[in-house]
Amino acid sequence: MVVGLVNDSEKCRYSINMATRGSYAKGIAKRAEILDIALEVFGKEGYRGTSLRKVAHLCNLSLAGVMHYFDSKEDLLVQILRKRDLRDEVTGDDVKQQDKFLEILGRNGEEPGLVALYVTMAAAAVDPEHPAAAYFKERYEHILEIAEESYFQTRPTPSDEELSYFRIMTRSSLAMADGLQLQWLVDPSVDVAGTMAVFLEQIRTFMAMSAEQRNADQ
Amino acid sequence: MVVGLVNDSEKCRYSINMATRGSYAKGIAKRAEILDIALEVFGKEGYRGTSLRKVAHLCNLSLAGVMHYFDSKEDLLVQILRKRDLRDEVTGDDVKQQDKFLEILGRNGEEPGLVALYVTMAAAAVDPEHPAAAYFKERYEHILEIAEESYFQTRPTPSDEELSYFRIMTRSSLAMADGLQLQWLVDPSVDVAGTMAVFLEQIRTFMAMSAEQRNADQ
DNA sequence: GTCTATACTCAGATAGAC
DNA sequence: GTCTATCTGAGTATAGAC
Repeated sequence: MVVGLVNDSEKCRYSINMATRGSYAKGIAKRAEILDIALEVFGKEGYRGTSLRKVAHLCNLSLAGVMHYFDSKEDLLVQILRKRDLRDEVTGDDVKQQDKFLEILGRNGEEPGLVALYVTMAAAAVDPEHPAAAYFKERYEHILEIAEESYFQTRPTPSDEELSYFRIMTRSSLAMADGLQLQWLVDPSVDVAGTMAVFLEQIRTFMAMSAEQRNADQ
Repeated sequence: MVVGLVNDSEKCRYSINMATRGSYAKGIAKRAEILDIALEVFGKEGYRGTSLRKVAHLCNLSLAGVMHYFDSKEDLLVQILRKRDLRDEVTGDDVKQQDKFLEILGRNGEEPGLVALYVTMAAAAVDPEHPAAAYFKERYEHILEIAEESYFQTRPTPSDEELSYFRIMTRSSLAMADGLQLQWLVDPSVDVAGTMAVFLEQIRTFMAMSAEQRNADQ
């Protein structure tokens, strides 16, 4: 109708309070059911082709029924990712973590929709107000922390240089995994786990090598 | 109005013909202007907060006026990325390419919206029908090709193993660059170019090393 | 070829009844 | 806790003026 109004998009786009719903047993169960179904349908059809109304219908709920449990669509999407992380928790020592890591990467190959959702949410997280921003911040911090703990288990007293190098390599590994999956989305022939394994092997060689070099220098 | 219809989302979502518009000088100029303005506003505010109507208004055009030049919003978004690639074309030999590469990564640090757009389109490209799918396919192929050409300039007769290793490392480099930028979107303190430089240095060392090893084995 | 006006459909959000 | 009804704004499609 009116054409002039252009600059009113600065509204409160994302709610602040979060998930105080589901306090009763039934609500908790329904909430979990919605997440499960949403995870499946978004994973299969991608989040762009899927409306909340569709998800609601699959849950035998109305749109408002779904919205009762989540602050917004974006919030729901992020909760899906959180649920996946809970499923894919990485634990154990150095070597076991790497194996688990590669195993997860392999499994991701069966869920392109989820990977696409992950990537999309990462892009959305540029906006610090977006619920994905907090999620990714926590996620990266958590992973870096877990990795460092396992590192200290096998090398209790690393030099500053060694520790710094390890941190850079952890970040690099994460980055490469994300990037390879991004390429894989476009071209499914890209071997995510395989390429990743080459890199991890290279890191091991390099860390051993620099240790030798240090010994040789003495 | 009607509630029942849920499964009619399988319509023709993306047009097929492309950009036969702009045949006249004026049209060509306007098309370029739209892209420039869209690049700026999407780059600054991100594509999620920006509607085509807003872009149109900034171009002193109606929404339909913009749509005259592009098949869809998604098409426009991809054209923005194509335009950026034209600006950032990588040329020259081995070393110069790496410098240029790092330089571009540095410049991307000033355009988070564009990086976010890139990542979002990558996610959208899971759908082979989406205009971004063709874009990324071409982009990756082109970059891999350029890199390989420069590799042959300095090493005209590599062994199969060397060439294969080089290809994997090129892909890995691309992946890491994408992944680091993804992390940087979430946490701007991540040093994309710096971390990337460490990896590139590591590759150089590794390639030199394996050459020595081969010589030692003989 | 360039562009406007208008109408259409669908999305997510919200208010209030039950 | 869930629904119906309604709102706003998005992208899209078409007819036709210049």
